[in-house]
Amino acid sequence: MAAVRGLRALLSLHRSVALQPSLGFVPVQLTSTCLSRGLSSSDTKSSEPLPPVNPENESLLENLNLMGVDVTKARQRQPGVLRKASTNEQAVAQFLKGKGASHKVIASIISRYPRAITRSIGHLEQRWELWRNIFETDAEIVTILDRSPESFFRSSDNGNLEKNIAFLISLGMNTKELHRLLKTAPRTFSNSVALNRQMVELLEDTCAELGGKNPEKFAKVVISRNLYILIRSVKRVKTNINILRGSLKLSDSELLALLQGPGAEILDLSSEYLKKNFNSLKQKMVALHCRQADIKKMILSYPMVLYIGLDTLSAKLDCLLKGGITMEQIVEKPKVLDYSTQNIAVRLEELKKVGYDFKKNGISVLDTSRKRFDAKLERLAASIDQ
DNA sequence: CGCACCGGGTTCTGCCATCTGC
DNA sequence: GCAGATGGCAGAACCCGGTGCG
Repeated sequence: MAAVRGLRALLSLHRSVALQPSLGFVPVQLTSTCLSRGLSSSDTKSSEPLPPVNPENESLLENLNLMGVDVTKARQRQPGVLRKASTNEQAVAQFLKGKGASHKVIASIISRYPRAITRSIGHLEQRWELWRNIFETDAEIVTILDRSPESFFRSSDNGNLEKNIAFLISLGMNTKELHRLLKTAPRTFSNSVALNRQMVELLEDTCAELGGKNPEKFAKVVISRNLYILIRSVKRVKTNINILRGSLKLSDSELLALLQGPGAEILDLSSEYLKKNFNSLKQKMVALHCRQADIKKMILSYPMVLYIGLDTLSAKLDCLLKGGITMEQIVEKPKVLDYSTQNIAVRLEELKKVGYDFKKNGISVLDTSRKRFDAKLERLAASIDQ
């Protein structure tokens, strides 16, 4: 606390020395004021052209510099904030410091989202409390703010935040699920409730259209499986659902099962990307003599395959095929594609050394964690030694 | 014990466009 | 005409282990 006061005194002192030397005036307030602007306009020689309508607040700039804020970045992001006559940078910094944020983190937050310094302490305290209803500790919130300052600071509407939380709870989310959502996709909570509701309605309507019995539960399940859904546009999710339906020629019940199952994970993909990846997968599989049914089967059981870009997918498939695995086996166990090409290559090599027979034993061994794989390999090696 | 199934963790923010309200 | 609020976009996998069953 003493350090805070010291810093504050230093900032005030610096400001008064640097900017108002002749006045001998020491600002008492923590907020920056527009004294320099008022002075400079009266000091300006009348022959010079008039300054732009709103010049930057020099004393604010000094303050930010002293705080370690990247002013160039801040200017680039939100130039208007730097022109404001009155801001709360010191109080906001102090507030964040009180929550455990380091000097460096605070500077980084303000550099990336300057509007943060326009928030009042009352507003921040209230917003923090609302987040704290979901998070266990202040430190956890600080981590999110450091990661994504915009998520916390972009909206000044605490009432909307409250309504969002109530809305999500009304969908049947418990604290743990709310926590996961806010931690993973904090922007969700800055959306207007209306926007979040639109997405939920899209999901519910989709479920109902497909003959689902419980649209509310469906929406909740899809969101739980893909926490990024609510920060995507309704247009994108709608388009993706249609792409999946159309390109795979799915029946209503198949589509329903896909969406509330593993398919939820790819709903937030850019639609163009989804289309492109579907086409390249199809092309690749056709070239490998797969049937339409194989393509459908693979995507239904492992939609994440559509996340993989063309180059990565080709490399991965080629690596597996070269290692003696057949396309039929991959279609049966597409989850091996979850692992990196590098990882797959190493495992194939190691299995080759112990003479592993994929025809006899299948390829599931590739789809395990490093720990489990190593244990398995040891057992295999031991059985050879005997 | 060994395996298959399944879901979770990580990080997915930072920028631009558009409207709204003063 | 300004700044604030909010919507929307691009980007492009990999890995781990709990649990239940035979």
